[in-house]
Amino acid sequence: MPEPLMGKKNRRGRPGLTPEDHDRILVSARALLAQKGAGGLRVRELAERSGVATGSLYKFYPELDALIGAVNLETYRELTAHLHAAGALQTSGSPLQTLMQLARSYLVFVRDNAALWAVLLDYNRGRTGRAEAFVEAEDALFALVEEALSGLPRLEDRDQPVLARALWASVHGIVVQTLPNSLQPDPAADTLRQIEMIVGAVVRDYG
Amino acid sequence: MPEPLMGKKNRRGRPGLTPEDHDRILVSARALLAQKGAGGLRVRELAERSGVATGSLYKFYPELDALIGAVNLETYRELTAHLHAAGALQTSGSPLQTLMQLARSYLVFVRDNAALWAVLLDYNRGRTGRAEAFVEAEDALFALVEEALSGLPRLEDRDQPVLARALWASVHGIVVQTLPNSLQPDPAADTLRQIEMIVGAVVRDYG
DNA sequence: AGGGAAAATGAACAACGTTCATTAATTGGG
DNA sequence: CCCAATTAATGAACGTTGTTCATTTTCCCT
Repeated sequence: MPEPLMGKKNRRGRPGLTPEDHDRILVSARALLAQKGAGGLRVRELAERSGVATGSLYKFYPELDALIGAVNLETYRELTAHLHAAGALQTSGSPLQTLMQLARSYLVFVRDNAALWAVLLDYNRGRTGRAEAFVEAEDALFALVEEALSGLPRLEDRDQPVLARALWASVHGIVVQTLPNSLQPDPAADTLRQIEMIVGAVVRDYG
Repeated sequence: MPEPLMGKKNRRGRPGLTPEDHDRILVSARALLAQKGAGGLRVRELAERSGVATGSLYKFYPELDALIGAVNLETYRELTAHLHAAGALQTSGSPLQTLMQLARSYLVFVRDNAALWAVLLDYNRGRTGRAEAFVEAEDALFALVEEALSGLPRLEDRDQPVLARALWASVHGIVVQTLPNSLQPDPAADTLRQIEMIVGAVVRDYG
């Protein structure tokens, strides 16, 4: 029985690295970044842990920064998925409940992924371009906030995107205080209270 | 006329680097950081621009990171001075006016010192300790915001520090969107409007 | 089998922050 | 005055880094 020709392309030459190799590289990179931070990622250590040669890393990414960018994109996608799940559970609630649920989820995510989130924040600055996939994930996140705001009666439609951006930026500003060695570290751990104050004020102002 | 003995200590050995050398190093470092970012500071280039040998830099700072930290402290001090001047002009105004003036000054400062501010934000993370001078400047900044909030009638005293922290973190979160390649870049440049919405909501909620 | 093609490999490279033997500049004593 | 002692600036040397590329390995096709 002759095997079918279609679907399997017979390539010549040495077989390339497998998708499993690629996965192992990403997983190892993620682990190293979470453990040692962005400055602690060493090409040789990463290659050894991934079971490939150092030069092989450059088959998947043209430079180390691009690899970190890939890990960051993964991190950001996890956040959006995390928040989307939280938002889906709460669509029946009031705007305040929904917004607080989103903010709480963000806070939890940053607490659980503090090191990776710090890497993402620091890395993003200084890069020239941003991946289109990143922008997509960003838009999905803002859509969530805007939907939560859409229940506010005294909020005009044209103000909705601006307020969504402002409110999420505020939540972000409060949450990142909890990261180690942030600009204004939050000593009293009253982060949730702070979020409530801001979100509450906005909801009462427009509700 | 014999010159007075006091005040001049006769040291032995080769004369050390002058305070002017130290100043030139800081000024050059600041210029390089503002131009090329934190990752673009090269020890050899800095030494040449400062007119000293590369090894001499380590007389003032045990490592390059400490030098960047010194520049950042200077940057932060300039911000606090900038905000203090803005706050002093406005003590007679309403809480909303004062808070908006502070936020506006912060926005202007970040616009005018975008690169140095990005360096400061990125650098602060990942460091283990923070200088006591930094904490002082931080406290001075929060005192300004707290004072502005003290005019709100429905704000209880025990809530004042928390709200001050929350509100400034919010303003910060909105303002840093304007930095190049920030996490959620602000495309519409309606930053001031965003600040007004949040600060306004808070003031109306507690006023 | 064996030649040709394709890709993984890891030693070599340039550039980096940091160190340290060397050199230069100053003061006090003979 | 000069010389020994002393102090610190100097910049070549070092170890480590990310990146490259000649070499080696592994596969396909005849």
